[in-house]
Amino acid sequence: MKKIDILKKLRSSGLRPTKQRVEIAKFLFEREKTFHFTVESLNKLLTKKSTSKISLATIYNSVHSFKAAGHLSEVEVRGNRTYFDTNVSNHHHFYDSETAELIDIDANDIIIQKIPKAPNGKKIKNVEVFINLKN
Amino acid sequence: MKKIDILKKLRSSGLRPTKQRVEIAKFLFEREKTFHFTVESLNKLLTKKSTSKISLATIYNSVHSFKAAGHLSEVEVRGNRTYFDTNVSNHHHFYDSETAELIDIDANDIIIQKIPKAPNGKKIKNVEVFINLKN
DNA sequence: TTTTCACTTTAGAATAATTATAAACTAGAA
DNA sequence: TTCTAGTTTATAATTATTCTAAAGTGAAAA
Repeated sequence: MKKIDILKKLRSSGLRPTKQRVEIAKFLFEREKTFHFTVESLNKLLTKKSTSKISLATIYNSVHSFKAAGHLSEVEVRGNRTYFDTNVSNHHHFYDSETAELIDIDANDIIIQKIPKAPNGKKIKNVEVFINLKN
Repeated sequence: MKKIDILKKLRSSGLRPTKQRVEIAKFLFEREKTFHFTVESLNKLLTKKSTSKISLATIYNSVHSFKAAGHLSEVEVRGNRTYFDTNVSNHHHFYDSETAELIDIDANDIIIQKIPKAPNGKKIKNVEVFINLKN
């Protein structure tokens, strides 16, 4: 993605293309392959790469703005809490973000027909399915 | 599960059945249905239910001990970080807890044949599959 | 039964991730 | 150029969790 497109992308989603946002957006979107990151890792990478320091709060703000605009998706939040489950057997979950509630799904109620091979040198430990709910 | 079994459960996994552990274990395991909780919610419930106050640190310790003994399973951690993804299309993930790394899986590489109905009044927003990896 | 001590519990400090605050800054319309 | 709503920033606050070190306690041994 070229700089002009970055500007368009920002403007078209109502985000003023500030120096910081453009810099972050270029870093994120000027690449071929999917990129996974946490705010922390992004902050480190940007600090390393660029001369001008962008504050951590701005990185949080920008990432959330990009997400709100649909340019980033968030993987796994569960309200940022760690849930425990008295059911120790292999099973799956509904997750209701309205109520922050987990509901069990019996392993037999989900059948996965096709599954990719694990990356080189790795094995599959287990498969967890989350069905996210809405009202 | 009866009190005698609670004591057995603790002892057989090398956990001394202290007053606090027994109280927590009774609360967790003397029930028919699966129970989901966070440390915070468990703390609140225990505070409400019981007369003697158990410290939050003890609840953390106990829950982790129960987990280590296989009496509880933990749902979703991702190293307690929130990951973002530049891939906003619907897709799935490998998660490598060794390296805390997420790897994309194309939506077409996983086929789910059978899926349960959403609970009453709820709809399915999306389905996320996590394939957890080991070495 | 009493003694002993490794295992536990506890309050409170420390850490880590994230969000809030409020003052200074700035893109871009007028 | 001026003006202002939208942004950035340092820092404080918040939240979840872990650490620490002192006090407490099961239960094995005497």
